[in-house]
Amino acid sequence: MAETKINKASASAVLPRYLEVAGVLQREIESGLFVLEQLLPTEQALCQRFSASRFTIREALKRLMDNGMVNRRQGSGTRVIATRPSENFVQQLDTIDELLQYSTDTRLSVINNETVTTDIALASMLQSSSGEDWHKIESLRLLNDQQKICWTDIYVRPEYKSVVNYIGKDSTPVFKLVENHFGIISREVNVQIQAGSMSKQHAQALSVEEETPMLIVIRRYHDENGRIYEVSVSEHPAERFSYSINLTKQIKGN
Amino acid sequence: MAETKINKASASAVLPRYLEVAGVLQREIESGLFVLEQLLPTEQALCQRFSASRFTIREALKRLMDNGMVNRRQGSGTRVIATRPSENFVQQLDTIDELLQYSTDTRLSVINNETVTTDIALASMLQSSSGEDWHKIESLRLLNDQQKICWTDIYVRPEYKSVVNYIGKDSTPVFKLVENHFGIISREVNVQIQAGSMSKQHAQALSVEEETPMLIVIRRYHDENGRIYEVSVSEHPAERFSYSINLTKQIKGN
DNA sequence: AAGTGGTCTAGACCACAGG
DNA sequence: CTGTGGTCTAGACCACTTC
Repeated sequence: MAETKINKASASAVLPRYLEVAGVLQREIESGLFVLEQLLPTEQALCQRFSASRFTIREALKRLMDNGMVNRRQGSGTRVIATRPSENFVQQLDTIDELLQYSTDTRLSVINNETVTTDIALASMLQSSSGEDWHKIESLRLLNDQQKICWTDIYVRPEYKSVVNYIGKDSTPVFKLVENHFGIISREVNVQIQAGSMSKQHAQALSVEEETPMLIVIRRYHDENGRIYEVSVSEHPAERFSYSINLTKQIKGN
Repeated sequence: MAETKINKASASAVLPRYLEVAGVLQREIESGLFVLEQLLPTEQALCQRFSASRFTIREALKRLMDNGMVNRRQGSGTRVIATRPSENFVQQLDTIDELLQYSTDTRLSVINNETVTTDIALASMLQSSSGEDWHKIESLRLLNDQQKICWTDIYVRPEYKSVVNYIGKDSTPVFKLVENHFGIISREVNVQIQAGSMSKQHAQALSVEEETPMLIVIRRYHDENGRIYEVSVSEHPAERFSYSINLTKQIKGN
């Protein structure tokens, strides 16, 4: 207790003690002093080794957890599960618009909607069984109520078919409308992107040439139970749209 | 201090005290009792209000930080920055293969490589100035050394041109080779996806018809300073490839 | 039963922001 | 200068795992 803070003496940055401890432990794991699957010393032991309180040691171990090198279990101990800090790339979507990649001044305009029964092809697209009923909503996405962005087919489970009444009032995405009106909570969205060439009907609706290359974006929305409750299929003329993703290396560790 | 744990008395789940406190505060913010930009009571005050120690209060406030409702600054206080917990979607890439979306049994086969000077079009693609030198590596991606997956043009800054000697030895991605051999650390990758139709030369190399629709994936790799050190442009015949992204709702809050 | 990590208290000193 | 949050100590009881 004679030295609560040695910061004045320490070389460069005045690092908190728990970060120092975390750094030491991390380097020891990286250098192979502790191997995979091995238990780290107990908090108790580390307290003694570093002459630190449990609080400090636990803060340090929390860092090792955060960067994926150890896991901790009450009763059993702290186990090494990776010999290097994990450096994952992550895509952060801060707003819903980033998921849809359309600006807020675009809206959907419904062209047609009807309940359909899935055949094998559609069932595969919806990742469900054939013979099921889904409500299909055909629509155009418009920028400033005029410029045609893309053709979108939206499939929702028939119990949610009345969402169609809320589409186009504002720029709220359809999956959000389903969430809000039916109490669904979406847990996961799968986005699949492929290329193709446009059918005559859709090409006409978008005022482009038939067979023009297009980008197809399929979004599958899963609820809390993992069940798909909505699938949207958007077809974009190649020259009008590109999909972009920003991946940042996970900020982890100390 | 008469009641260290009231768990036996509490109704349902035996929630830790800090989660209870976090819940109360969160509901108070959501209900408008604390408004945006307002300072929350100090830790000191919350300790008294909840008859809890600073540790407990701080753990609670940490939860509110984690779900993006408050920020905290030494000296100034705890400020409300959102009236609802943020529910972001995130894409987690656990392995590099998920970034490239090719299985590990594919490899690059270099067709040609030369140093080129950027014109305006290429400069725009590389997001750099025209007149710069970049090293261009033309290649095919092969599955099991035979089946042609896609055509890939890779541009690296000329000082890294010798990476070409390491390509194809194993399935290590080129950007990783640059990282390893030149000490680069990539901080960010931007992925841009668009559709197009294939040039005669590339169509021949991939044994598909000219003008066939294709998916173009452009990946821009940024180093620690944000500088782009590599750009790859992959062209996939439409029927052979689709790009898929899995977004999961961020697990936040209590 | 013994030992682990999870929660919690009541203190303390410090760096920083603000008037 | 005062008060904020950031770091840290030395205790304590508990839930859980393991033997």
